[in-house]
Amino acid sequence: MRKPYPFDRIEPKWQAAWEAARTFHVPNPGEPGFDPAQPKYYVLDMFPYPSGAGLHVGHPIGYIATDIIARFKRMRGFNVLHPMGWDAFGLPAEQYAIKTGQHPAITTARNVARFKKQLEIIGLGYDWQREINTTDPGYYKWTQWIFLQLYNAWFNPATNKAEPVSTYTGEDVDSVRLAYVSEAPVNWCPALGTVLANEEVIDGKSEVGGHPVERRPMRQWMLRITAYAQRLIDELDGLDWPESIQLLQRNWIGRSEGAEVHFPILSATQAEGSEELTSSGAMNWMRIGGTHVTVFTTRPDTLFGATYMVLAPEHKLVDAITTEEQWPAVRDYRERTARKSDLERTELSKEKTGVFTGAYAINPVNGERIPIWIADYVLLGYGTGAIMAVPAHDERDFEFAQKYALPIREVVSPEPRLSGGGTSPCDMPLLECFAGEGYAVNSAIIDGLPTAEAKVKITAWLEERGLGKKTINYKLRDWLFSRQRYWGEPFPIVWEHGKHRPLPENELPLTPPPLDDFKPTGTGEPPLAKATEWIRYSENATRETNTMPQWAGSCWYYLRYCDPGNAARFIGETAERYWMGGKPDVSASAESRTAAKTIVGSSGDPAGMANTIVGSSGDPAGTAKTIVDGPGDPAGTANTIVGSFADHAGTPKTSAGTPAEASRMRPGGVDLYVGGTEHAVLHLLYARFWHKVLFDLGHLSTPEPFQRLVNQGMMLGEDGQKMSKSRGNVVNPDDVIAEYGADAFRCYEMFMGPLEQMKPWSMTGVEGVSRFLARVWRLIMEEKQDGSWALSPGVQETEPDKAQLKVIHGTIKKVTGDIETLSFNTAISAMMVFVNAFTNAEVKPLSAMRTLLVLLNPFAPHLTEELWETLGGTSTIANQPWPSFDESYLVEDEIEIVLQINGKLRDKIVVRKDATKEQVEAAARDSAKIAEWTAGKEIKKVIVVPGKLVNIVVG
RNA sequence: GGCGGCGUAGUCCAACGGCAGAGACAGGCGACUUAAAAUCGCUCCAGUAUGGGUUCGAAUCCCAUCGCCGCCA
Repeated sequence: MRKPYPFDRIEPKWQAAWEAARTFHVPNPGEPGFDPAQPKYYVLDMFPYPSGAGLHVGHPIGYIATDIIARFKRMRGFNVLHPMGWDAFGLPAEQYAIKTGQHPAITTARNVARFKKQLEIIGLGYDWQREINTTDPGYYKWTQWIFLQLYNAWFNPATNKAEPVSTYTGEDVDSVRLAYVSEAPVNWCPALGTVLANEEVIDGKSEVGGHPVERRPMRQWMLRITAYAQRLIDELDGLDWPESIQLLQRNWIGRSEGAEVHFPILSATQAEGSEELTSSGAMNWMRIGGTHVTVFTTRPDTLFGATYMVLAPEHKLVDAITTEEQWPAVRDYRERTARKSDLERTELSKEKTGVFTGAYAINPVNGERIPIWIADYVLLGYGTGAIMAVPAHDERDFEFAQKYALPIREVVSPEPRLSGGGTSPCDMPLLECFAGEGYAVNSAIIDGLPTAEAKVKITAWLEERGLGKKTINYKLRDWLFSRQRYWGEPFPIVWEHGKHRPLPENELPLTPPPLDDFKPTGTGEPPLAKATEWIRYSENATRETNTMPQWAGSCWYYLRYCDPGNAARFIGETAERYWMGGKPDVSASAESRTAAKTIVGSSGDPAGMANTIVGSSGDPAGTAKTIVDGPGDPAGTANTIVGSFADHAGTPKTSAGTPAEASRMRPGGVDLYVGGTEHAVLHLLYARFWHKVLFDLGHLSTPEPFQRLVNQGMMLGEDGQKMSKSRGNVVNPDDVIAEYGADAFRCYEMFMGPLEQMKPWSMTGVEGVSRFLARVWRLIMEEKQDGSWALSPGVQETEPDKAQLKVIHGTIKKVTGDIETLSFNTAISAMMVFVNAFTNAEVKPLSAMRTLLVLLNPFAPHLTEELWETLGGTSTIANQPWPSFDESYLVEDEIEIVLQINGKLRDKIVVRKDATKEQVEAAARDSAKIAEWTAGKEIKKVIVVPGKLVNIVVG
């Protein structure tokens, strides 16, 4: 096929030129060529796993978006950090190794090369001097080092931050370490031969491969992320993340406020004798240390309605309390439960099942004797593994009580009213479950109180008597951090006499042993156990044989990019403070730096950790004032953020066209982070957790890793279905680029629609964008008889006329604003308008063409480089300054005003742009059509919107 | 079941609460051509999922319903 313009020649040419000139390399502070006068901008893509399948057209959307931003920011005078690397440890490579016997390092290297090539032909301007790979010993040395930081730290609740274990005064340090060993039941996947984190188990199956997963107790390394639950919620506040992602994280952490309540348990004989205990009896019971079950409830106000109790079938106490008569039924039920997954157990649609244990507990608020059941709808992992059942006010308890004829007592009423409710077993199906809030009834001490007050009062009452206390519960579990794999980071830990201890730092990196057989042992013993020599650390000590999960390397990669070659530290302090600096974002462009200087701030804190920003002269709205930390707090414990943040979308613009972003505190270091929603919870939560630990321990200067997060939407196949091999609708970028060129590919991906939105691929759509680029080409080039291209004689050094100036400056304004808000589709549309406006002009002013090329450069870098060179540009266009616009070219002397009657368009008039309200209204009344519409009617009101419209309300 | 997001021409998508159209695809017509492709020009096409509400004025804000998508159960 004949090419509309010679992209096949110019694209490789410029890719080679950028590589040779290291155009997109950015030096670090202190290195030659570093310009300290320029502000930094760190724009990051989510870390790719280089799979054997290569890229499909959905993957690069985010990469193209960040590339446009990176190129744009460079032209705006920023030092732009825009790196790429490889999250190369992981299961697929290992399983391929098992199948083929080829070492995963070999296949990984091959996949990385393929991925890199695919990214290069898209023309992405990465700083490849900073390329990193998690499987590189120079990299995972520091992953292991960070693990040791976690191992050697504990979370001090008093200071609300991590501290070295040396500050821990308790007896057993091992019980508080942020990295600890646990024997708890884990998700064991026999097919994969490894344990999985809760997050890696979907619907009872492994996320990778969809294999069945079972619960099995094993010794595992855990990370104490739960210690950070509250901070992980609170510190989302200062971030520019989509509301929906923040919500996902909050829901995942799952904070709920409620109370722990202790229920004394009677043995079978005790239960015989005592029909009812009093609540003071329960107090005594607790005081003398009698057996009891603790439950967590978010509704302590319903305690009087707790008519029975349910334990998870695996609950430790079940063995102790079950009566002889009930034992066979209980044992049988437990066996059946063990075969079910958590999902099967909790699914609401399924019928509830359970068995009575024969034992009774005492409801501490009224001394009532209530039966204890076991049921699989109660999970050991949530809360305390036991619940108080309030059938009148909880759907699941209600269902259960109906099935087993247990008493249902109403204790909350939607309307305030006098007491009066049932205590008898449920044989009245008309009773409805009410789970909402209301007013307490049948609840003695809290009768009549609205739910919120009832909760407070009953909790205080329990607390006074030692029967319970206010508690905050989190759904978040500690992070299962070990895997029985070969292709992962070995733990820097050795075992001696059953005790673990860390390797000294100077023994890092700990490299995995060479191994020929990567197969799981099948026993749960990791593959590393086969390396008998390697395991042997000393006479008495052996190495830990588990490896770290894939998440480990991706938890801190964004830090390593800042200083990838540093052999002495995981990230150099200067580089960290520059690239990850949480300074206020006062300068959206280099031009506005002068304005930025007028902002009062900079505490002069040498550690660069505390900033106090007071107001900002560059903030037209005058609303954004943020205060963070105090200078006397170098470790940054007081990282609460006070004040409001300026709306990002509402960035005001000065007449010179340089956005003066409001002064704002930025707790996060990466300025823009783009990736898919699939990492909304796990990766982003884990990375934030590690970052906070490193921050607390004084290794980092900001409390959060990612300031602004954007999720790109999924790319669907041409059939509107999810792209997948099995559907056969996968489009390969290499093919698209071969046919239409990388620039067309880039522009099309951005032109399809908003970045965040899901959208279907369309080949004809690529063609349309390709036509647009060809029009740009022919604006400047002319085809000769022999088919070669030469500079068009239409391009001349003349001044654009007034109409052209309006187009030029309007386009600069639109494109600049749209790139800032990532509205790339409308930016391209604006440039199409520009091109259409000049296509038929006999003379194309050189300056206008140059402006267009600069605006288009971030989108279509190869085409614009080539044309820039043809137009006599000396240096690469990538180094050109971004054009500014002059608002005065955009205003018209006369403007059209819309005339409405009752909000409906009836006429249009033209008035001078500086016409007063009165003049506009008078002109409107002069309109013949308006006179017609208002004839004989009463004019009730006239709304005049200056420069826009006049609306006349008639009755 | 709960939470969140999205429903605008045949299609992808625009539209500070103010004339529903920036742009593109597809379609139609014309110019160029022996013809076609390419190119250039012109053009058709929706009253914004549905029903209420707020407002001088609603695609936009609020409520409900339906449909699709995501997350959690």
